[in-house]
Amino acid sequence: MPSDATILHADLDAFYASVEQRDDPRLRGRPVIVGGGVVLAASYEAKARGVRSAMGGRQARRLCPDAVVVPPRMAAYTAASRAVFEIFRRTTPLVEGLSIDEAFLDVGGLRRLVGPPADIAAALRREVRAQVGLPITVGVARTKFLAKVASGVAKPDGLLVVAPKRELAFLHPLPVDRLWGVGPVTAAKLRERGIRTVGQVARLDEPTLVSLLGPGAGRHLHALAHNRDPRAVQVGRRRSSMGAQHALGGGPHPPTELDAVLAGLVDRVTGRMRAARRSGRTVTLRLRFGDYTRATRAHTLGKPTAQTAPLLGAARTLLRSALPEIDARGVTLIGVSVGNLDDGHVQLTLPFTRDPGMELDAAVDAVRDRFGSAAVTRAVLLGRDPGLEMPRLPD
DNA sequence: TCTGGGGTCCTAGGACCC
DNA sequence: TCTGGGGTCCTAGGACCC
Repeated sequence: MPSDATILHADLDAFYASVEQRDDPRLRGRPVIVGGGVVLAASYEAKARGVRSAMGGRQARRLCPDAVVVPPRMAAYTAASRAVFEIFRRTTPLVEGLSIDEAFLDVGGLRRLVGPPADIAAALRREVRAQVGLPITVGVARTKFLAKVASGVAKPDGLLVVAPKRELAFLHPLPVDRLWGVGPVTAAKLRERGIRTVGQVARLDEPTLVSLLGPGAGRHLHALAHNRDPRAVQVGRRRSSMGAQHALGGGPHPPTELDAVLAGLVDRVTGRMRAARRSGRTVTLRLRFGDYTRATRAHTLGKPTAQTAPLLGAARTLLRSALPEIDARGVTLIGVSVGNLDDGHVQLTLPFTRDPGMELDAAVDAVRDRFGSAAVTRAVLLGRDPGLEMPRLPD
């Protein structure tokens, strides 16, 4: 772990709502809700009135009757996200995107060239504001986890640097659900034991937490409460599944309607897969029933594809197998996702050396010597370790 | 608080192989 | 016929995130 706070977590504030306020001056200073049936994003003016994302539209309007409700404009958000990520990558090559509106940046190597992380973070915020017109909050710390917590505390439009000496003093008074990975279920289990703050978690030993939450979550939470998080910023992560889903109304839905919805969803997903040049092997059918219980059914094909026909065929078989349950309980949501995504590239990880850049160059040369100059399409540093990506080699 | 659409990661059991 | 231990893949469910 680095001895200095060099990891930035940059997180755009109320992203969709801020884009709407940027593009329509009449919305500035007013409560804005993006979405219709459900709140996708709420401006800080709306959040101050209790509106939260994922809240039902009716309830949101009751809390905030004077809110302006606008339909989402995904294309505008995608464009804004691209512009912001360009600024991230101009800042440092070590960028790990987490979602459309947040990323980790490792600026550890930049101190001598550019300046200390706090200055880099401040400059980043100014640039995003000046060039894209959006507010962004940045947390700076020694670990990814703590940088993420810091940005959460600093929101909105803030900057918070957690100095290594102050880490535990910062962390321990916070409520447990501030921790990344602690949701309603885990928080409730801890609350039953009277545990509300991170400091209280830190006073428990690992076996106690494991017995309370299971081995995975228990060990994870124990480490986080002591600010142990060795994960490096990972460049070039690609998504491992793509899906689409559709909520249905309350009434009965005949099989022909369900089949049409399913075909539309598969078509949407395969279209996106082909556009992204990805193929996949595992089809998962996701259902939500009238009583809000859920079920999934999965099938794995022998080889990856992005074609509609084989994936739809598999999805249809899965849907047929679930018809008895659908008949019994009613269905309110259908989703399809394709996982085991294979982008036709291979990734190679090389052993750690003192000079990863040079090691990477040598590996690229070696592969090109053997397979031709077209063999390597991209060579990237994955975190601080060298790695390269090339088209799938013949067997 | 009655719930949209897009994801990630973990766990656990069973099949199958060596 | 009965047997161990390890590894990988697949399926299903669940918690969590934005």
